[in-house]
Amino acid sequence: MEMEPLYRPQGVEERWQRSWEEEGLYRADSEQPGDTYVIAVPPPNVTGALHMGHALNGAIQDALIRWHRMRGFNTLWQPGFDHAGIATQAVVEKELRREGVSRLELGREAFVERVWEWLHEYGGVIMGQFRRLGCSLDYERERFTMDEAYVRAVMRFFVHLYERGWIFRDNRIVNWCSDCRTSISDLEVEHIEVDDALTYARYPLAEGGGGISVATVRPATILADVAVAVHPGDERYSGLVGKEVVVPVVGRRVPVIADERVDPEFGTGAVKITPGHDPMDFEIGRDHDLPELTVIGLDGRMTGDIPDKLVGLTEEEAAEYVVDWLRQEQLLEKRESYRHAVGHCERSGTRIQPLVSLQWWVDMDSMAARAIEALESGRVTFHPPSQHRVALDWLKAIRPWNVSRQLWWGHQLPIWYCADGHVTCAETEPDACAECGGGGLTRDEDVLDTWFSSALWPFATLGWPDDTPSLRRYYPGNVNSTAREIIFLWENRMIMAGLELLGEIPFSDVIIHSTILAPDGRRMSKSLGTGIDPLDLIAEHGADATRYGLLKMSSGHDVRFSAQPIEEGRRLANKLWNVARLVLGATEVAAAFSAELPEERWITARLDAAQAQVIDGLSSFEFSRVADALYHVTFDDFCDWYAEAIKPALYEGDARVAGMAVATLERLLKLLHPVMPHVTEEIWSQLPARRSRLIAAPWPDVHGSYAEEQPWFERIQVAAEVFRRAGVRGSLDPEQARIFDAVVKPDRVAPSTTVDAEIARLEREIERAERMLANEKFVANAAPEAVDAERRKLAQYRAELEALRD
RNA sequence: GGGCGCGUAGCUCAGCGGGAGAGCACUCGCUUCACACGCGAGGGGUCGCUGGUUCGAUCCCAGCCGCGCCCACCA
Repeated sequence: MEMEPLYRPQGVEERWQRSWEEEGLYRADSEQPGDTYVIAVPPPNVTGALHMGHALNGAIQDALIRWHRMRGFNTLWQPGFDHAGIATQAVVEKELRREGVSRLELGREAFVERVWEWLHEYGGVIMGQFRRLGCSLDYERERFTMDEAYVRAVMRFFVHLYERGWIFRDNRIVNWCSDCRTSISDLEVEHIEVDDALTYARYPLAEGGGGISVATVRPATILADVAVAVHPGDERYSGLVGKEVVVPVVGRRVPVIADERVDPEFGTGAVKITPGHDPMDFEIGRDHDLPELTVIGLDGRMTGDIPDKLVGLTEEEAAEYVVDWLRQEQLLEKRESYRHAVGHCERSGTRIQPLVSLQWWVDMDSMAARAIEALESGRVTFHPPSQHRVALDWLKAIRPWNVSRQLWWGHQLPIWYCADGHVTCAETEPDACAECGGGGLTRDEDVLDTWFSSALWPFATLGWPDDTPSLRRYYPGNVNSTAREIIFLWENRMIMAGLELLGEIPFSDVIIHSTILAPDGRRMSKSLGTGIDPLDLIAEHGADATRYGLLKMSSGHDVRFSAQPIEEGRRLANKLWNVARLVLGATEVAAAFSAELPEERWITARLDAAQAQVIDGLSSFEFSRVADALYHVTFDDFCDWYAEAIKPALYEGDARVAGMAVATLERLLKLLHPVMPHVTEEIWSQLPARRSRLIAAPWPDVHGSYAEEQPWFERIQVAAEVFRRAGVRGSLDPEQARIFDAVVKPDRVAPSTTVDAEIARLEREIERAERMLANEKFVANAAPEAVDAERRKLAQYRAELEALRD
């Protein structure tokens, strides 16, 4: 194949992606030997498309997977999708709306059918995009959280929890999204600063006179008030506790109670208690046995035991009515503007309505306790380590999980009711009520929170609850890599579910990767128009360059996106391509190598050093270090010095040098492959007598013997410079010709500006070491090892200087 | 309100107790037979501010200023 001077990744990459997959090189075989290395991909939403976070995470995971595959591990990278309850339902509902149909008109069964149709047509495109990035997932093992087998796992999990007694049904306060028409979890609530009015209203004493003032941002909820609370130590109100006040508009007599949770500093120090519409009030209400009234319905409209003329109004309209009423009755004390954070549905952006509703819950205490123990005993390591405590703190403050959702798309709860209202929980539809034996069972309409099924991902994809060869072989896995906002939603729940159902944490390391922000520092988001499509980057620069650039950018914290590292990756691919042209262009290649030339010993030592850095970086998940080491070993060591040094020998047709150059290039390709798989495989395929694939080639051993031979570096530098200039003698300007004539020596080792620079460096080092050792306080106070180290360095520098000056 | 992180060259970032670095950008020189997506040489930084610890601080500690993220039931 002709090697053009300009490397064009387009076409080459797709070709290798097809080959690798068709040749079965991505496939994980549980029958094969070897230590296992397993990563389950965070399942993307089935409706989703590749965004920057996916691309970065794909680059990270694939680098780890390819590295381990080359090291001989039995490697599984598990692909698949999440059904993403709310998100998917919203997508299909939107499409229906365009057709002028509502989901209610269509009915549940037809709607779910419609979702499946949509998925068959448009779903899952992201897996093709992972392929385009070069991700070596075992695509034959693709799983979906709505697969029949996966649904069984979800049902088993629910029933398991039910039998443990941890599942319960209760009227409790939930985050209600009136737009999505479902409860959502705390983790799907986004707090946004909002300008509200704080309304101060006076509640008269039932016995007449005075009363007590409270502040509220939601006057409409006054209609659901069941008490007024003050702090027990608040002397202003000590005489009022136990008395009754009258709730405005509805005229209900409610008690004044004392509770520690009231902040005497805020507002008037007295707070109206509305258990039906406020989370804190709900808890206070439960502790004081107060009724839980709701006046705002699931549709966001006023309802319940309120004046008829208010029924059906929006909350805002009702608030206006209440404020007017207060004003007329002279119970309105003041209104002031008030800025505070209010929960919004992160999907629809709608303001959350906290309200009491009948839902299914999981008591998480026991599972959390096991997870806490596991985390505290260090059975899972977070990268960066600071996230360990974040995960732990959340587990320690865990609350019951509202798992029921009022949606149609998802795993319907395995709960059936008989005519008498008894509950039967079973994995499959029961014939009769477990309690009374009655028939005519109806199934609960709700579906499970999407994350309930996600919690099972690492093992349900391997066949659990069945005892499969894959499950036995590949569980527990090794690494899980995700974005930071997923720690609670997913990581912690996988840890809890894995411990509960299989007794082991699904992975030993959790990578929380950087968030890549837009160049201006804002979040990348479609709605803000700040998103950058990784597929565009791949189309322009190639998957290798994109992978390299993303890894180079990533670090322990968030980073701003910049195209520069990706362009750097593109140059690296091109450079590699061209140095391969040089090496492979040599006429003949010898089969055996005996004596090694100094430059070969030198490049071997440099590759050893680079390999150590790459291993170190991959092992510690510091991918920007890996990219950095690869860039410098390729450009600085391999191309600028080694290739330049051997050029004359290559031109002369020295087969021995050419053979060694090929061997050295092979090793470089192996180091680069986990990050830049395509260009390295393409070059590999053109090496002499190469039939196997680089993707399946063994990672090289470190040579190790030449690591201490750094002085050769100087000889190489000199030689390279001489050769380089020798080749262009004719085109040098007079000044360069003067330098050229000065440096060319028959033995190819001569003083040069490069050696001068090295001498200057050593002189500086010697001066610094001498200064420190002359510092009496340093010698007296510093650690003895440090002083010794300085002495040794000084001696070494002096010896090197001596050698150079020969 | 709680927690975490970041402010180092024009830009994006690495370094984290004894010489201030990389890539890009910039300047100068090269139509060099692997590569102009190249090669060589070079300019550019009081390492956010103020104190403290130390023989020595970009690096450790405290405070301040600026920026960001996560979590959060003060109405």
